[in-house]
Amino acid sequence: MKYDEFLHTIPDSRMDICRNVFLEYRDKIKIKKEKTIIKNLEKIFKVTLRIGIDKGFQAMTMRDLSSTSNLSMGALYSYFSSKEEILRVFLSEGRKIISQILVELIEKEKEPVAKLKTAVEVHLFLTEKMHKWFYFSYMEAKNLSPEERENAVQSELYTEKLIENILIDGDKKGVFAKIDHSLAASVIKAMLQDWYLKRGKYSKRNIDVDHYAEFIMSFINSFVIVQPVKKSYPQSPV
Amino acid sequence: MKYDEFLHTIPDSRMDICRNVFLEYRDKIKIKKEKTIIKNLEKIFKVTLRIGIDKGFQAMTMRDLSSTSNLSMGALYSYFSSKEEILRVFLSEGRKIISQILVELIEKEKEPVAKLKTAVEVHLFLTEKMHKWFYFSYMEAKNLSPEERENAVQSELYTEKLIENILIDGDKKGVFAKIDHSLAASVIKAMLQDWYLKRGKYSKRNIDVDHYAEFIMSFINSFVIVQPVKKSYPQSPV
DNA sequence: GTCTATACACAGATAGAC
DNA sequence: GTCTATCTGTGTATAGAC
Repeated sequence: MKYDEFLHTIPDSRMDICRNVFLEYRDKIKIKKEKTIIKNLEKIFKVTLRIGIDKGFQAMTMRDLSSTSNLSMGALYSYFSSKEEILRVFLSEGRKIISQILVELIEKEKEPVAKLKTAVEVHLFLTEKMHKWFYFSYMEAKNLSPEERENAVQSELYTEKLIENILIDGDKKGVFAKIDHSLAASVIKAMLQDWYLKRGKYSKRNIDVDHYAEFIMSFINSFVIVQPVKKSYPQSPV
Repeated sequence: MKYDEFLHTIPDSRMDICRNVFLEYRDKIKIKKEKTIIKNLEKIFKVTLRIGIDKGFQAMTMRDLSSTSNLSMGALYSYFSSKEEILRVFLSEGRKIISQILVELIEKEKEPVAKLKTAVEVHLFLTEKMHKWFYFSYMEAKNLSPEERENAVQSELYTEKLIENILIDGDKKGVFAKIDHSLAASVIKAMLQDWYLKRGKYSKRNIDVDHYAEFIMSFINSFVIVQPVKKSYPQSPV
C-alpha cells in the first residue's frame, strides 16, 4: 500500500478524538451544547499539541493555552478540571483510536509475510498522519500519573506483541527464519518509532514515508525471511 | 568485545565530567578550592540526573536539588548562575567525553566489518555505562537554548555519519552491499538508541547488553554484508 | 457559555549574616 | 564556603459579573 491510498481508508482522527471525548466526558464538562464542545475541544487539543511539541507540555502554561486558543482561562476550566487532565484525556483517547485502526487493518491480511508488511506500513502511515500526536505522546508519557503511564507502556507493548505474533506465526508456517521473535519485534518497533521521533531529519533528506517503508521492509526481510535472496537497495539521489 | 572488557578500557566518566567542568568554568565559579568544587559538582550532577530522570528537569525545582544534595540554595548558586546552566553544562560536557571515546575506539580498527562491529558495540557499551545520562540527554535536549540544541543535534548526526562512512568504505572495498548508506546508518542508529531509551523493557526480559549487541549485529549483517549466509539466531530461553 | 479579576502557592534567584 | 531569609515573578485554579 502507498500512503496516499491509506489516507482514503481511514476517518479523520482529529474529529474522532473530539467526538469520543465528548461522549465519554459529557457529564464532567460544564457546557451542554455538543457543537460548542466539539469546536472548543478541537481548539484546545490543537494548541496543546502545537505548544507541547514546541516547548513541552510542562512548560506550556494555561495562560499560553488560553491566549493561543482564544479561550479565556475560565472557559478552559469548564472543559477540563486541570491542566493534567488535558494531557491524560488527549493521550488516552488518541491511543484508543490508533490501536483500533492498527488491529483492524492487520486482521485483513492472512499470510505472515503480507501481515508483517501491512503492520509496518500501517504503523508508519499512522505515525505519518498523526506524527505530532505520536511525538508528543512519546515525550510526555513520563509526565502522566503512574497508572496512566502504565497504560501508555502497555499500549506500546501491545503493538510490539502484534509484530511478535506475526513473526511466530510465520516461523511455524516455515516462511520466517527461526529468530528471537521477541527481540526482533523490539528492534522492528524501534525502526518504526524512529520515523516519528526523527521526522525532521528525514524530511531534510527528502525521504518520504513510502520510501522509508520500502527501505525498512527490505532491511527487515533480509533478516526474517527464510533463505533470503539478497536484494540490493537503490542508492537514493543526494 | 564484551561489556566487561570494555569497562576496563575507559576512565570514570563521572569524575571526568566534573574535572572538565572545573577546568573550563573555574573563573565563573565563586568557589576556589578544587577539591570542594569537584566534590560538590559530583553531588549536583548526580542529583540532577536522578531527579531529572524521575520527573524531568523542568519539574525539578532548585529546592529539590538543594535538599537532596544537602547543599543550600545559596551554595548551588555559587556553582551555577542559573538552573538552565546546570543543564547546559552537564549535557555539553557529557557529549564531549562520549564522542572522544567513541572516535578513539573506532579508529583502532581498520577493516570495515570490524569497524562496524566496534562502532555498534562501543556505542551500546557507552550507553550502558552512562545510560541515565543518555536517557536524560535525549529527553531534555529540547529544553536547551536553540544554539545548544543545535549542538546536541549535530553531535547525534556525527555518530550517524561515523557509521555511514564505515558503510561507504565497506561498499568500496566490496565487503558491504550496495545499499542506501545514509538510511542504513539512520536505522542502525535507531537500534542503538533503543537500548537506552527502552532499557527497562530489556532488563525485565533479562536481555543484557552483550546479548543485545550480538542480536543486532546479526540483524545488521544480514542486510549489509555482501552475499550473506543466513545465520539463524538462537532462540533465547524465556 | 464566556469573560475578567484575583487568590494563593511556589518557582528562581539574591543579599547579607556567619 | 555555606547558610537563612526574602524578593519578585509567574504558575494553576476559581469566583462571580455579564
